[in-house]
Amino acid sequence: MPELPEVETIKNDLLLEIIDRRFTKINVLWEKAIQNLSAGEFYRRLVGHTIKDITRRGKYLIFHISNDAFLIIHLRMTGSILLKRIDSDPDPYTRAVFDLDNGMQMRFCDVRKFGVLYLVNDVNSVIGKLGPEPLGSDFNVRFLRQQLSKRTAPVKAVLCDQHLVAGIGNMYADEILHAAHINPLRKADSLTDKELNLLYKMTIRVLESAISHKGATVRDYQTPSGQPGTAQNFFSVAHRLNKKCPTCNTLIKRIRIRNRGTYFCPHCQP
DNA sequence: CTTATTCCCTGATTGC
DNA sequence: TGCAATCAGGGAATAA
Repeated sequence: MPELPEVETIKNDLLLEIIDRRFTKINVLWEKAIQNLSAGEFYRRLVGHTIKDITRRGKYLIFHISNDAFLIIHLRMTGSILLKRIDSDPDPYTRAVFDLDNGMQMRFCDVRKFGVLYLVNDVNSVIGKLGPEPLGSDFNVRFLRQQLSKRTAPVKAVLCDQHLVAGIGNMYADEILHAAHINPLRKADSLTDKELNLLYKMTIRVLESAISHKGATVRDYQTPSGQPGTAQNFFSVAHRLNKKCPTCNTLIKRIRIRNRGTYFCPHCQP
């Protein structure tokens, strides 16, 4: 499940390969993936135009197109972006194919069809309500304290709220809370200043560490060039039910918060 | 405004 | 072994 570190890795991988490449042909196989226009209009407004830049905001990938449009992709649960030669074997679950003018294809694949595409002129129509980037200067302890102090929901649920801070999802929220020694069920407004400081620092440390490992491959995530990430090898709790906590050897437990599986160490996160 | 629940979707896993 | 039921979960929609 691509979260901020995975999308950042995908973006960095694509930047090396497809800047200034032009779309020569597009084939949309799952039309419902396009959120705001028809497949025909999507084709007409992209083919012949060039990718000038690729950026990331939260879990969204943003392609800056030469006609001042933005192709925005959210991979949701199982989406992936693959770069292959046009003549290479097709990939399973391909939902949209973008032919480029250098003989390569950018393929949007997604087993569960949750991933979405937008083509817009105003990026804020899609990402306008996102909270700050956790690795940007707008995200700091004061901001975190102010936001959490008005929320009574479990801190795990609030950390995953994209309106509060953008890009943290289920598995990195679990890792961040473990690193900060905070139980995921704690009410967000109950954290002490000491805990808020640690939560802030660990948010940055966990995300930067995961980016340095090119994201986590827990199911089928891979970079566009086909490399798996290795961040999962350094996880303390996420997807480690009944395995030992690396700091205290206690067995990792799994509970449900807001219908999402939540992993934590009962000893480190009392 | 908030929090809680349901839905979308399909491969993998569980249960009888 | 076989087939149905359940699970996984990001974010939108809906309910309260």
